[in-house]
Order: sequence, then structure tokens, then C-alpha cells
Amino acid sequence: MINQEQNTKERILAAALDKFSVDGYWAVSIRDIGKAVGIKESSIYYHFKNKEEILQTLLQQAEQVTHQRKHSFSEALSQITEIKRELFVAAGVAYLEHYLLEERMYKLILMLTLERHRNSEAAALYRQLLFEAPQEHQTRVFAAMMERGLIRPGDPAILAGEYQALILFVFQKFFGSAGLDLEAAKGSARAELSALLNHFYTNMSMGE
Amino acid sequence: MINQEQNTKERILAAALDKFSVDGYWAVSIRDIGKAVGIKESSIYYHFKNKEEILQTLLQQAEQVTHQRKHSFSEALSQITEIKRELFVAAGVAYLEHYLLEERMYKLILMLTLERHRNSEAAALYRQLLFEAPQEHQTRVFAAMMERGLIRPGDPAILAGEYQALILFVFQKFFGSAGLDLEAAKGSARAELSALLNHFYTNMSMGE
DNA sequence: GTCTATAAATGGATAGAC
DNA sequence: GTCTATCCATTTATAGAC
Repeated sequence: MINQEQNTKERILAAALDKFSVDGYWAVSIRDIGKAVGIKESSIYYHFKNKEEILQTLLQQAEQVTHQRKHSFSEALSQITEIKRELFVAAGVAYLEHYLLEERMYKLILMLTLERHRNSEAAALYRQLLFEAPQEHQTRVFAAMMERGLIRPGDPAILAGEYQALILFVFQKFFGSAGLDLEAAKGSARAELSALLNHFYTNMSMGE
Repeated sequence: MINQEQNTKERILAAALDKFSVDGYWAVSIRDIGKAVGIKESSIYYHFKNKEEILQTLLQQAEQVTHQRKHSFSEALSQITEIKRELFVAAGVAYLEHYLLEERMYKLILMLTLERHRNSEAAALYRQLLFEAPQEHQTRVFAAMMERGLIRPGDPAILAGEYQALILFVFQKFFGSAGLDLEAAKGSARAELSALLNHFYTNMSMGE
């Protein structure tokens, strides 16, 4: 309870993200956010200049997350010397479950999806997070694998696009619409993504 | 000008779809819609009971569109006797350009994307339109192609998922976020989808 | 830092004239 | 069918007490 006053700001942001990611910015009132936090709406104006500033803060945080993830990515798969079917499939499923479906990232993606047409900053983040950054990263990974003769030669960018397409497909299919039991959806998503990645692996592997 | 009074209702629906698909239901006021149509907001209440009824009508129309497309699909590709790379790629690009990007369908998809978390009817339509119906149709197509020995044997459902994943990927990548020149995006989308479908075709074909 | 009270604007919706 | 006028609820935001 000691620093609960200081992190009220963070609790406001968390509640706002919860609401914005489901209902969208315009459908959420300051009162709604205050109610979720447990304070009156006027108190929110002590922490934020206005409603727009809450959204802007969330977008800035999202941008920081994007940069952080970039670094953790670049190191992970740079020293691949072998590739096994089970590991390849597991890596893709982990990317879905522990990156895209990590609670904060998941809510961010939902919010960006809702705000991208009204807000150019949200649009840029959306593209960066779901398309450009993964494409760049995966292209490098597949290129490295080709150089070392681990997979069939070809255009690594196309392979990267296909890979990202499969993961986003499963993401959107099972988590894009509401009313679903999230844990049950995770099971279905895991099964479907595994099947797709297995097929993908068969096509790209050297055919042992 | 004769029946312009009668189709005011349709003009209201068109304006509402325009607005809802970009800003979302809650961000659009009856006044906004009236302004777009060129009438006062009170006149809208002559045609619709309330704002919610406008959305409901749009959702019902979307449901009808879904059913119509289903029929046009089932006949088209049932009598395949041969499959050529160029035609296969062109068919996928056409699906993107003349179905998903057909003006009304495009706006419907955007609107459903924004409303699916608040509205279970929108959620069901979204799944049906982008995932279930195409999956079912494409599975039948690939199964027929396998039976006739036109492509490699395998699980047609996985192939259908992969196929739909590629098309939705390009759709989302180039048209999911705003601020883009739609015609320029069409060019990029066509190029990227062609490359992806070419690769897909190479993997699935008998390897002549 | 949070509260009450309130101002000012906006939005959904209705009544009734034309 | 569309208009003006209006009502009422909700919302953003501020002022000032505690």
C-alpha cells in the first residue's frame, strides 16, 4: 500500500489498455477507466492532462516494447548450426504463445488494430510490430540457414513472408474475435499452427 | 432525382458504413451520418428507429452478401481438369482484388474488424467471412485436385489453411492500416501475393 | 492525491410544424 | 420526408475543498 499512490498512474494505464483494446478509444469514457481503477474521473486529471494523453502514453510504451523485443530477437537465432523439425515447429508455436499472446502484447495489438485508422502513430506501430520487424528478422534467419546449407536454397524473404503469414493467420483466426475461451483457443491454435509449420518445414527442408 | 427520397435509406446506410468502417460505431454520431448524407439528424429517425438499427441493418446485409458469394464459389472451380501456374496465381490475386478488396466487401471487413469484440453477430460474421467459408471452399478445391492427381497428395485442409493464410497476410499487410494510397498498395500487394503463390504452387505441384 | 461540484459541449432521441 | 426546436443523459474537463 505504500507506493500505491505513485503507481496509480500505471493502474490507470493498465485499465485504459484493457478497455481500449476491447471497445476502442471512443467507446471508453474517463469514468469507465476511473471505475476500473477505483477512483473518481476527476482524479485521473491529476495524472493525465486529458484522455488523449492516456492513449499517447500507451502508444509510446508500445513503441518502447517494440524496440526492446528487437534486441532480444537479434541474438537468439544468430548461431544456428542445425535445424530439427520438432524444434522449428516449437519455436513458431512459442512465438505465438509467448510473444503475440503475452498478455500486454496481445492487448497492445488489439488496441492498435482498433486505432490504426484514426491514428497514424498507431498505424505505423501496427505495421512495425506485426509485419516489418518480423519480416526483417525472419529473412535474416532463413538467409543464414540457407548459407549454411540447412534448408533448400531460394528467396529468404518469400520464406519469411510465408512463415509470418502462417503465424498471423492462426493468431487472427483464434484470437481475433471475441467470445472465445482463451485457453481453449490456445489449444486449437497450437494444434493448427503445428500442422501448418510441419508442412512448411517439409517443403523447406533438404528432404532427409 | 425521382426516387432519391426512397433511397435516402440506402444513402444513410452507405454513409454509415463509410464512417463505421474507419472510426468505429461509437466514434460516429448520428449527426456525422446526417451531415455525410446531407440531411438533419432528426430525419434519420424517420428511416431508422435508432443508431443501433443502422448497424444491425448493415450486419444483416453483410450476412446476405456472405450467402450470395457462397453460391458463386461452389460452382466456379468444381470442374477443374488441369492446373497451370499462371492461372493458379492469377486466381489468388483475383480473389484478393475482386473479392476482399471489392469496395463494399472491403468496408464490411473493416467494420467487422472494429465491432467484433463488442458485437457477437459481428464476430460470427467476421469468422465466417474470412476464415470458415474460405477454408471450407478451398479444402474442397484442393481435395478435388488431389483426387485427379493434379497436385501432390496430402491433407487438403492444411493446404487450404496455408493458401488462405497467404492471401489474408497480404490483405492485412497492405490494406489493414490507413494512410496508404490504395492504388499504390494494390500494386505492392499484387507483386507480393504473386511471389508467395508462385512459391506455394511450386511446393504443391507434381514437379513437372 | 482524491474528493465534490459544476461548467460546457456533445450525443441520442422525440415532438410537432411544414 | 425533412425541418426546427428541444429534452435529457453522458462526457470531457476544471475549480476548489480536504
